Order: sequence, then structure tokens, then C-alpha cells
Amino acid sequence: MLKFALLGFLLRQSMTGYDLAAAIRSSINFVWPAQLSQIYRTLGQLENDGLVVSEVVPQQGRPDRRVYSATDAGRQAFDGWLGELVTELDPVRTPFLVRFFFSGTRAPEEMVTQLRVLRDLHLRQRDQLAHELPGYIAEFAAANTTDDRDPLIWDAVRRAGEMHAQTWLDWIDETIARLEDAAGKAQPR
Amino acid sequence: MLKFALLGFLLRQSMTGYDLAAAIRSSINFVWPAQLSQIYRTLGQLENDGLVVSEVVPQQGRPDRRVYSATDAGRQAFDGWLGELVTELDPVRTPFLVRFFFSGTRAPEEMVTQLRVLRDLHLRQRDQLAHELPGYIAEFAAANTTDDRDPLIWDAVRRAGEMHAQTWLDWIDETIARLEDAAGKAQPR
DNA sequence: TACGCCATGTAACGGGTTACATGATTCA
DNA sequence: TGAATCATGTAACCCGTTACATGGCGTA
Repeated sequence: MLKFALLGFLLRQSMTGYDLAAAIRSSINFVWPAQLSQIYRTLGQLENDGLVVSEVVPQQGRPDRRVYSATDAGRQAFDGWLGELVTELDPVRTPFLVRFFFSGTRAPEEMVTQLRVLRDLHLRQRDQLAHELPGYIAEFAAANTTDDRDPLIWDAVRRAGEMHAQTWLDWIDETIARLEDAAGKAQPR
Repeated sequence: MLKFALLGFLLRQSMTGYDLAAAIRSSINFVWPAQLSQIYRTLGQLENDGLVVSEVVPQQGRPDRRVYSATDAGRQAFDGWLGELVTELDPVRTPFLVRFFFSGTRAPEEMVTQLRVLRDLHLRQRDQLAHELPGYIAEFAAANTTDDRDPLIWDAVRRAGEMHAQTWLDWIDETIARLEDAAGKAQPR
């Protein structure tokens, strides 16, 4: 997966592994984060497969830059991937919900505390996606001379994140209410 | 992660790897699916670590059953895990959104077609979570003599899935509208 | 003086996925 | 007759995570 993301960025603009990490951070980080170590390794694989080539650009006072560019083969691989119609849902692994599923033996107050902590995190996430990410995206769009439709699409991706964060907030509120309601009925007054 | 889920099931009732696969399918499958091969391997690890023990129960006409039970050490490990307060959001990797992010070069109709296919899948998913899963959960609850709070909790987990599926539907509708709106403005009439 | 940025990687580990292998019973 | 169910596993692979290693420059 990361392979195609890197290819996608490199097709717009040649850059280093370090730059790619920054590009990811200011765009798809919330749907596909990546460590530098993995980026470097994946670039090595792409180069082995002939989908990218690299050129070392000497620098003084700091490490030389290794600038990667996508090849024709890289563009073909990327276009092939983009062209695939997705006909199955990817399983969404949600560790917290597994944990929650087994929490029946825990004190209800403990569960509510946990939910409030998560609420904070999702709230921050939602606000970041709603207020900070648009700025990053605008910068990114300005830096990458882009297609007309890109800003719309990037904003749609951002919206998906925002909406899901909001859904978590709604779910948490609903769930806390149900837990408190059940606790109230168990020991009335 | 699977390790703890297996432990969680085994603490309620001893069973085989095959049974565990069925238990997962009728409960947390949509947040944490697992292949049989992985279940067997993980059970092996758990047994190595002394968190479960197994006993072979001979059968005729079919393979012997290897029934696993959680040990005291298993219960302690599980309780320790359950007791941890989660203070960070797990990154949610969404391959489709990565793909979508890079789709600016694709024909808008192609994107809309893709979104409609996904809409169908999420709709089916939502309906399963809203209508079929409650039945499975009820069966599962009946089979496992349970704590009072379990049904509420299990239903909350189910609700999370349902709400997120609904959010996908909303996002897709919104996104199709925006794409069509943009296409309409690009070539008016 | 200390921290963050720039810039490169390697190595080991963990855990989820896919493929392979076997075989009787039951039900449509 | 053929597909689904019961029931066990092994082996290889892929890829994301974590830890380790290095080091100058600019800024607070």
C-alpha cells in the first residue's frame, strides 16, 4: 500500500524519503501514517523493481540528499493500481472495540472514565481535521501544481476523517448515557 | 491483540480453535476478523507462555478435538490488559481513501461508479449490523452464561459498527454530489 | 546549552494473510 | 454427486513497528 502512495507522490514531484515523510504528514497521515524507516525500505524495494530511480545530490554540512523519481514502469504500475475497481470492504480493525467488548467485568465508572478519555482524543482529532488540515492541504496543493479536481478530492478525504471522528463522539455520548442509565436502574436513588 | 481476544473467550468457556473461530465470527468479526491458521498459531504461543492449557478429546469419524482452557496466569494477563487505560487513538488505515486521494487523474464517472459500488457494500454491512448481528449476539449471550452488562456492551460495539457504516453512506452521498456538481460546472448544459 | 530539523539508513520483531495438506460426515 | 461442516495444523510471505546508529546546523 505504502508503495503506491510513495509512487503517487513521486509522480507529481521527485523528492527524497525525508520529503515523502513530510508529504504524507501533511496529507494522508490520518488514513495512512508511515515511519521513515519503512519509507526508506519501501523506496529500496521500488528501486529494485525499477519503478523508481534515485540520484544522489551532494550537500555540505548535512547528509547528501537521495532524490527519487518515478519511472515509466512506475507510472504504469501506479495507473494499474488506481484503475482497479474496489469491490470488497477492507476489514477495519479497531483494538479499542475489542477491549470494550470484553469489559463486562470492569466497573462501570472505569468504563465511563475510559470513554471520556477517548472522547477528548477524538474531539481533538476532529478539530484538527476540521481546522488544521485544510491549511496543510492548501499548502500542499500550492506546492504541487495540480489538477482542478485535486482540492475537491483531498477535501473529501479530509471530510471522511472528520465525519468518522464525529461519529465516534456521537457513539461515545450514546454509550456513556446507556451505561449510566443501566447503572442508575441497578441501584435506584 | 488476537491473543487477548482468544483469552477473553476462553475465560468464559473452554473450547477448540475451531470453536473460537465461530465465536469470533458471531461477535467481533467486523472489528477483528481472524483466520483459523492464525488462531491455531496464537493458541500455540499462548500455551507456550502458560496462559492456556489444552486437552485432547478423542472423537471418532472426525479429527480429535483439542480443547483449550485459560489458566490463572491467563486470567491475570487478560485482566492486566483490560485494566490498561487507552490514551492514544489507534491509526485507522483506510486503503480506499489513499486510493481516492490519488484519483485526480481518473475520469469523474469512474470515481462515481466506484463510489456506488462501495455504497452497496456499506449498505449491506450496515443492514447486517443492524439486523443480523443482534440475533447472533443473542445466541452467543444465551450460550455463555453472562454478566448483566454484557448484552448492553455487545450492543454498543455493534452500534459503533452500524454508525460508522452509516457515516460511510453519508460520506459517499455527499462526495458523489460534490463530484457531480463540479462536473456540471465544468461543462454547463 | 539543549532541542528540533535535516538526512540517511539497518536489523530484529511481531502479527496478519495466503497457500498448502488431509479427510470423514452430513445434507441438499 | 457435490458442497458445507467439523477439525487439525505448517510454511512462507508481507509489511508495519521499534530500536539502534550518526551528526552538523540553526534557534531559543
